[in-house]
Amino acid sequence: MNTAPVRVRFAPSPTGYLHVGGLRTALYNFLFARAQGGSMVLRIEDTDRGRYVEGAVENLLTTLAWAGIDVDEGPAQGGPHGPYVQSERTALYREHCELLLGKDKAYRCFCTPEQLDAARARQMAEGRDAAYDRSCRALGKEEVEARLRDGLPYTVRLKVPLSGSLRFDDVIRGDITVMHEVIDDQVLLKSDGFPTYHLANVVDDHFMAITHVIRGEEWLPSTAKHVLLYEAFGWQPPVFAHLPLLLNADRSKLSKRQGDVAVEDYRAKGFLPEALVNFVALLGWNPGDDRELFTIDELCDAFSLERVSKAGAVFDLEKLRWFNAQYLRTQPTERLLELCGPWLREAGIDVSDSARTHALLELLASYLTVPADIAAQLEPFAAGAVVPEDDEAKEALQAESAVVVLRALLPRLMHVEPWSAEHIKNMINEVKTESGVKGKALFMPIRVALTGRAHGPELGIVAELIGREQCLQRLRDAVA
RNA sequence: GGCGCGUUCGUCUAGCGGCUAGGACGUGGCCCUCUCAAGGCCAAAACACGGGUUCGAUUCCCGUACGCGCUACCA
Repeated sequence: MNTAPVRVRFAPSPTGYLHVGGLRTALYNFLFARAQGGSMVLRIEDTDRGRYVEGAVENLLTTLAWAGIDVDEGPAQGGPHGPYVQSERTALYREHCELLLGKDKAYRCFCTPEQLDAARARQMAEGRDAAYDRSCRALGKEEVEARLRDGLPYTVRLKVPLSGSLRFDDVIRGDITVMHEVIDDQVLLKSDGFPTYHLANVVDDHFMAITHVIRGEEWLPSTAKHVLLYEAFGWQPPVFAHLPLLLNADRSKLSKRQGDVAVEDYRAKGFLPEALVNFVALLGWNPGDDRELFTIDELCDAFSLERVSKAGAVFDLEKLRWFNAQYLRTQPTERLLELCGPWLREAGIDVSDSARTHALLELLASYLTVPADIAAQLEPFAAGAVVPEDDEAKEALQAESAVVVLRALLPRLMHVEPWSAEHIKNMINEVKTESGVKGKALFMPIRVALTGRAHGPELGIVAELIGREQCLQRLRDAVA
C-alpha cells in the first residue's frame, strides 16, 4: 500500500489554448489533491517542438488561474522537483535511455521515417496490422556500432516482451489485461534527441514522485507501455485513473467545428469561472446526492475518484448556460457591473450615474444567461425614441382604449412628485379609476409606449429608470 | 482490420439482486403577475439486445449489436 503523500500532476502540451476537456482533467487532479491533502504539479510537455505554439504556456497559466485551479508546483512557482518544462529535462531522458539500453530493455532503431511509412503502407495493403517489424531489434552489437560510427540517425525503442501479458489496475475501470504481442516496440527517444511522451511521462512522474496519474481515457491503451517502462526501470508505478471523454452532441470526442472547445472562448463570452467549473465538474462525476450547485471549495470536499463514471459525457451547452444564469443571478451588483460593463457603455447607458446603473442591473439580472444578454434588455432604457418591436406590441397600442389611457397618464406623469416607481404606479391607478380600463388593457399600452415591448419587468420601476423626460416624450410620440 | 474501453429518460446522472427506476437541464402545462424573466407545482420522457446465474435481475456472468478511443520519431 502506498502511504506517501498524494501528488498529482496536470501535464498539458503547449499547443495553443486550454481545451475544456483539459480543464476538467486539471480540475479533477486539483480536486483530488485537495480532497486528499496532497499537492498538484503542473508540467509542460513540450517535447514536440514542431507543435509548440508561442505564448501557449502563458495562456495556460492565466486560464487555470482564472478557473481557480491553483497548482502547488510548476513553471511559474517552481518547486523541489523542477524544472517543470520537459524541454529543459532532456539530459535526464537521454540518461535513462542509456540505462534501458544497458539493461537490454531497449534498442537502437536505424529505420528512417520513409522506410517505416513504406512498411506500414505495405502491411495495410496486405490487410495486416500495421506494426513495426522489429528489424533493428535483431541487429548485432558490431552492426549497431558500425552504424553509429557512420553517424546514422537513430531512435531508441522499447523492447517489448514477445509473449505473455501484463495487467494493471485502473481506479475507474478496474483490472485491465493486455497481451504483450499487441504492444508495439514504442519509440522512446526520437532521432532529434527529444523523448516521446511515453518516456518523458514515466521518467518525470517517477522523479516528481507522482502517486496518482489522472488523465483522459485516450491514454488508456498506451498505459500498458508505461507499465512496461516502470518495470524496466524497476520503479513502482503510480495509481492510474483514466477519465471518461468529453463528447460532442454526436458522441465523438469533443472537438472544434462542433462548437467552442477553448476555455478562453467561454471566458470571452462572459461565462463565469464558477459556472464553467461547476458544470465541467459534473461531467463524469457526481456527489452521490442531489446537489448541483457547488463552489470549487465544496467540490474539493465532496470529490472522490470512486464516484467518477466510466462512460463519456456530452458537453451540453444548454446546461452550461443554466449554470451561468444561476451564478449570474446571485452575483453582487458590483460584480455584475464589472461583467456587464462593456455592454452598458455600448448601449449608451450613463454608467457614471451609479445609483441608476445599479438599479438597472438588479432589475435585469434575472433576464441574463450571459452578460451579453444585457444589451438587448437595456435598449428601452437608453435615450431616444422607441418603436413597437413586433406585432404583439403594435396591437397593444392599437387597442381602442390605448389612446385614452395614454392621454390620461401623460399630464399626471408630467407633475408627479417625486419621480419614483411608487408614485408612478399611483398615477397609473388614478388612470384606472378615471378610465375604467384595467389589467392588461391598462398596462400594455403604457408598457409598449414606454419601452416598445410587450414584455418586461415591473412597469413602475421601468418607468422610473427610463426617466421622466424620456417617458413623457415617448407618451407624446405614442398618442401623436 | 486489431486491441482497449463503454452502453439507465434527447442530455448530465442516481441506482451497487426485490424501487411506482430518483434528481437536474431542456420540453409542455398550471400557479404567481399588467406582461415577460425569475420562482413554485405538475407532466411526458430511460434500464441496447439475447442467453445464462438466481425464488427474483437495471444491478452478477457470457455473447451480440452499437458507440467511442488507440493503433506516429503527436501528445
